[in-house]
Order: sequence, then structure tokens, then C-alpha cells
Amino acid sequence: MAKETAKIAELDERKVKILTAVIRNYLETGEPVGSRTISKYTDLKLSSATIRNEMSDLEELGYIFQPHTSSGRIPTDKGYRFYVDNLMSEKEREIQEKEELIIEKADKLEAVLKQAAKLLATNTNYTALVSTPETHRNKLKFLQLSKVEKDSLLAVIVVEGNIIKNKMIHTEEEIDEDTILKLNLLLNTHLNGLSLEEINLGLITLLKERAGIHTEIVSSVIDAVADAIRADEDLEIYTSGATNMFKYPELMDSGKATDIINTFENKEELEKIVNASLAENNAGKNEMQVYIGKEMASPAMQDCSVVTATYDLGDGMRGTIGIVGPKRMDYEKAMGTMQSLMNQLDEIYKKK
Amino acid sequence: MAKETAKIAELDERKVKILTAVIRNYLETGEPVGSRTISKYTDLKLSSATIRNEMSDLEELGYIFQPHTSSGRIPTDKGYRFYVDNLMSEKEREIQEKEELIIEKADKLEAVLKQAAKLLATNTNYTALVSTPETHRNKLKFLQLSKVEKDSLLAVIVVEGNIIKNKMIHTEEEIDEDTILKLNLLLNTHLNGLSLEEINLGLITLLKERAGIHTEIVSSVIDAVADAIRADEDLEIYTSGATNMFKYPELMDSGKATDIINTFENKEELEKIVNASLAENNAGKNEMQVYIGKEMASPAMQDCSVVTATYDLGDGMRGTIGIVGPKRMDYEKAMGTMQSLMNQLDEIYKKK
DNA sequence: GATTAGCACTCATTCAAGTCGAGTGCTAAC
DNA sequence: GTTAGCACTCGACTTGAATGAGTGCTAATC
Repeated sequence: MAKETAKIAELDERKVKILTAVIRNYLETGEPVGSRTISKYTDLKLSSATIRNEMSDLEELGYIFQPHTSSGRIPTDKGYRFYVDNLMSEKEREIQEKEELIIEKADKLEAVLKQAAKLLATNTNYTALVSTPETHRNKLKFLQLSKVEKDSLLAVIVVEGNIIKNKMIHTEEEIDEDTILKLNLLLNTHLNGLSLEEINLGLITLLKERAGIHTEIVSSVIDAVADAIRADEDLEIYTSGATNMFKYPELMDSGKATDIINTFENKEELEKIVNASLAENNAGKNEMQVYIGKEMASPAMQDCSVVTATYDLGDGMRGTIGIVGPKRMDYEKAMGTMQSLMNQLDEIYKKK
Repeated sequence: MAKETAKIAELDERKVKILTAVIRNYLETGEPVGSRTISKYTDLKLSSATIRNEMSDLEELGYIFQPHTSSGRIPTDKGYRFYVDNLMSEKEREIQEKEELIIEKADKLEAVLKQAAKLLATNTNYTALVSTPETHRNKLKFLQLSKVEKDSLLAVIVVEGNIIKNKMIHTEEEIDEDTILKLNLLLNTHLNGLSLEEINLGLITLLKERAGIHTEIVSSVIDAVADAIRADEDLEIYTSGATNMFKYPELMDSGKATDIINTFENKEELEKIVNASLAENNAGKNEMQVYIGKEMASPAMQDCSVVTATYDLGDGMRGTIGIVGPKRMDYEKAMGTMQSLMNQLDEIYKKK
């Protein structure tokens, strides 16, 4: 990333113009682009022969390549990267915000996220990907045990951001109302206000000691509650418009579209993407990321690009939204639509 | 369905044998099957010429057809139907139960269902489909309002089968603990033990009257609770192994696989299948259904077959499990695997 | 020294013609 | 009723030529 300026120095102005032309053209058509096309397309009046020489240089520098001898050129990952980093800004600003996405205000977060994914997918013709927010840094806000039946308790847990967790707890013998009251008091005084990740094994054993007499049943209940709190990261990832991948011949024909869609069913692979994005955003400013081809952690995705962003609903609820498309995806449009969606999410949740 | 006996009468024993041979062969290969193949494959020693005549008859009767002049025959929907209804029983019994699926006992129903779907998909190489159980006939078991913050209440609702629903309710002004206590009492005495569908608008207005003084806020809370109870059918449908559809050339090549996978993203279409199955099982005995081609409500699915079954976890929690495959799916295997899964679900939930 | 025109060469794509083989329907013989 | 034989159909595959987009290189031009 620090190489950006170096990269620009590597190319004189004319080379940049030609590279841009090649990429723009390829983004549109998906076909290799030849010197003749460029010589007409650009405003710089140059013959195809000159363009050929320049393109030859660009190939040597690794920005474009030929799929086979004597065919037009196609951008490499490096080419796309250069384009996204340096060449896009002007056009981007124009397009951005043109889109009008409308998210209905649903009161279930899950529903909102699913809708957001669908919206992205249908608007861009790529595949959208949305993760539920991570909550383990959120603080416990409310905790309550209630007796539902003779032998079963219900634990209800609310954390910041109004994420609600439930757990039914079966007990060997009936617990009397009095004990439940005490348990509630105990749990609340010790756990309330702590973040979920702070509620660890040590704390739990401490709690059990405090519980005093009722060791048998009570400790099992406390265990169950702890279980529910840490409920091994119920991260969900929704996708939408997976089959849009079929719309791009370069993926379809080579059979890679199938592989890609397959990995959309694979939570582990998706997590890689989500986590990469979250990590990058944790470190610094809240911006969009673009991962191109091999930059992606997931091997099956190396023929794609992904535009990701981190949404922040306040109360530390952060998750990832992504748009997956072919490498020649319309980055401006994808990023524009994404931005517009983020703004809308912001608006909805800031007002609350 | 009442035509079954008629159907048998329509075909003499030899025709049945030939039809069986055609279908079996086509199920295996996916290629049109010719007279010569049959003449060797079957035990009845007949020349290809005789077979040809018989096949010609079978075509006239609508059990098989030629994709183009002078090519082998392929079963029609009617052919498959005949096969499933009359010809399968012997082989089915042998195969059934061979499979050993192992569902880990998870305590979240959702997790169990997802796992079941995955299991079915990987075992059969088809696409699996699982719906969450319907709950509107279930009875309300527990209802509690709690104050989580100054201006927000949490409603927790438990229905038979330990399905838990939550709803955060924001209030304009703070509600004091006393009122909440009264509300809880009121709601529980009137609603407890009723099935969700019995809690209708009339009952709700009645409740509001009983509430007395606090009309303003209280009624809005009651509304919210009613909302949560009726939470417009939070039916979920999970799919697994959607991309298995790509494994079958007859779907892949014609591009229909894409359409089919598309409809897997479409909840409405899936609901059609689920509901059809539930309806049929509501009426009668608990058996597996097979829908072949046009018998399916969903138009995009007319090149598939679906094997469905209704699971019953007790407490009136019934949902649908389905296996979607090409028409030439291995019905025995699909039904066998399904049966084995159902047995296992039974075991897990009967023991509880 | 940079640019251009011209030319030979490469290589994927397209299309028609030809071959092959699986399969059928029909007729005549068994 | 069954079978053998034969002409015919039609998709699948192969081949080879034509096409055309595109390149690299060289020599002429600015």
C-alpha cells in the first residue's frame, strides 16, 4: 500500500492512459482488448503500432497479460489494483449516490440484514454477503431466569444492541421460586455491565462459590447460563444473488462459477472474508476494502473480487457487508451502491 | 392416485418389465436407452426388434418418449410415477436403513435441522430442504414482560415445544414495576394455554378493556405482545447442497440447474413445496410423498422431482423435509435415506 | 529518437462437409 | 408372435479451410 506513489512513478502519463483504456474497455466487454481498439477509443491520437509498443511495456511491468499469443490484453490483479487505487476517483464521485436503495424499517435486525443483501445483489447483479454483528465485546444488559415448567428454567439474556439470547435449562429436581430469586440477584450483581468476553471460566467458578449451599443444581444452572452467554459465536452469514455469478461468461465457461457458488455454502470460507475485512477496519478508519483475486484468503475465490465494508450500528455492533463479483466487476458501481447502503443503515440506526 | 390399479391393467407383464428396464437404466446413465441395451440387460430373452415394438407401444401409452427421432427412449413423468408407485417396493426394502446418518444432539432445534439438511445433501448428492416447524396451533406456555431499560420492555413468549419468541418494546414513558406486574398477571390469566391462532383481534381488544385505566401505554404494549405472538409466521426454510444440481448433465447443460438454484433462493417458491407436503400429510397417514416434474407447484422445478416427508417432534411441531433431485434421481436411495433420517429424528425427540 | 505504415505470422473461432454409430421403423422370413 | 435384415434418421464428433483480430518486427517518416 505504501508503494502507491512508487507505482505511479513507474508509469508515465501515457502509459497510465493506455492502461486505463484497456481496463475500462475490458470491464465493459469482458473480452481481451487489442491495440487497434485503444487507438480509436482514447483521445490521444496514436496509431495502433505505438499502442502496441506501450502495451508490450505494460505487459513486462505486469499490469496486463495476453491469455494466448496474439490476442488482446487483459488486466492482471496488479492492473486492477492500480486501477482501484489510483484511477477510479474521478468517475466514482459522479456515480456515487445516484442509486436509491430503500430499506424498509423492520424491527428484526436479521430481517434488515437479509433485505440489505438482497438489495445489493439485485442492484449490482453481483452476489451480496452480509454477516450478523459480532457481540462478544458487548456488555451484558439484562439477565433473567424464570421458571417455565416444574423442571425447566428459561434464561433470557440481553446484551447491548438489544441482542437477545435464550436458553431452556432442564433441571433434575424442581427449584423453588426463592432460589431462583436469589440466583437472579447473584447473577445480575456480578455479571451485569460486563462484556461477554469478560465472562470467563474463572468468573464462573467464583460465582459458584458465592452461590453457597445449593451447589448441586445451582452450579449446573450457572454453567448453563454461562454456556448461553458465550454461545459459541452465533455468527451468521447471509448471501443473496449467488446465481448472479452465472451471468459472467469468463466464470461460467470455465466452470469456476460453480466452485464459487459452492463456497458460498461454506461458512468457513465466508468467515475468512468477513474476518479479513473486520480486522482491517478494526485497525484503522472505516473505509471500504477491495480484495482482488489472489488478495483473497479463500482459494476458490481467486477469480473474483470483493468489495467489503464494515457497518457499525452503535453499541459496538459491527459486521461486514460484501459484494462479490468477477474481477472485471464495475468497481465504481459496486462501491457506490455499497456506500449508499451504508449511509442508509447509518441513518436508520442513528435515529433510533 | 385411484388410477393405480387401472394403470397396472393397462400394461401386461412384459411391458412392465421393459418399462422397468428402461427406467432403471436411465436412472443410472442419464442417457436415452435403446432397444439393443434392453435386449441384453433383461433376463427375458427377446431380440431388440421385439423390444422395439413394445417400446413403441409404451411410447403411445405415454410412459416413455424419444427426445428426437431415432434416439433411445426416456421416461416421461407418467413413467416415473408408475415406477415410484408400483415398481420400487422390492428394491426399496433392501436398501432402506443401510445408511447410517448421525445427528449430533444439539440443543438448538435450528442447528439440528440445518445439520439434518446437510446430512441429507451430502449423503444423497441431491439438494436438501428443511422447514422449521409451524407453531400457530401450539399453545402458549409462558409469557413474561420485563423491564430492561427505563423506556423498554422485553416480552418473552414460550410456546409448546419450547419455541421461544422475543420482542423488545419501546415505551413512550416509563412504566412502573407495579403496572408490569399487573400486565403480566392479566396476560397470563387470559392467554396461557391458548393456541397461537386462538389469540386473535377480538381477544386482544377484550384484554385492553380489562386492563382498565392505563389505556394509553398499556394498550400499545398489549398490541406489541400480540404482534410478537402472531409474528407473521416466522417460517424458515434451509437448503443445503444446492450446487449438487450441477452434477447432473441434463440439468446443467440446458441451463435449468441455474433456474433451479435460483428458486432455492426464493422463499415463496419453497413454501409451495413445503405446504403441499404438509397439506397432504395433514389429511392422512404420515408417509413420504414424491412429486415428479409437473406435479410440482413451482414452475421452475418442473425438471426435478422432490421426495418430501413430514417430521413430527411432538407438541404439534410439524415441519417438512425434502430432497430435490433430477427426475432421474435414485428414488430408492433418496427415500431410504430420508426414512433413516426421520427415524433418527424420532428417536432423538421421543427420548426427550 | 519517437512515431507510424506495412507485412508476415499466430491463433482462436466459425462453418461446412464428411464420417461414425446408435437407434429406429418396416418388411419379410421363421 | 418373434426375429433377422436393411434402409434410414439424426446427433456427435472430426476435419480442414476460411476468417479475422491481433501481434511483433522492420523500415520509412517526422
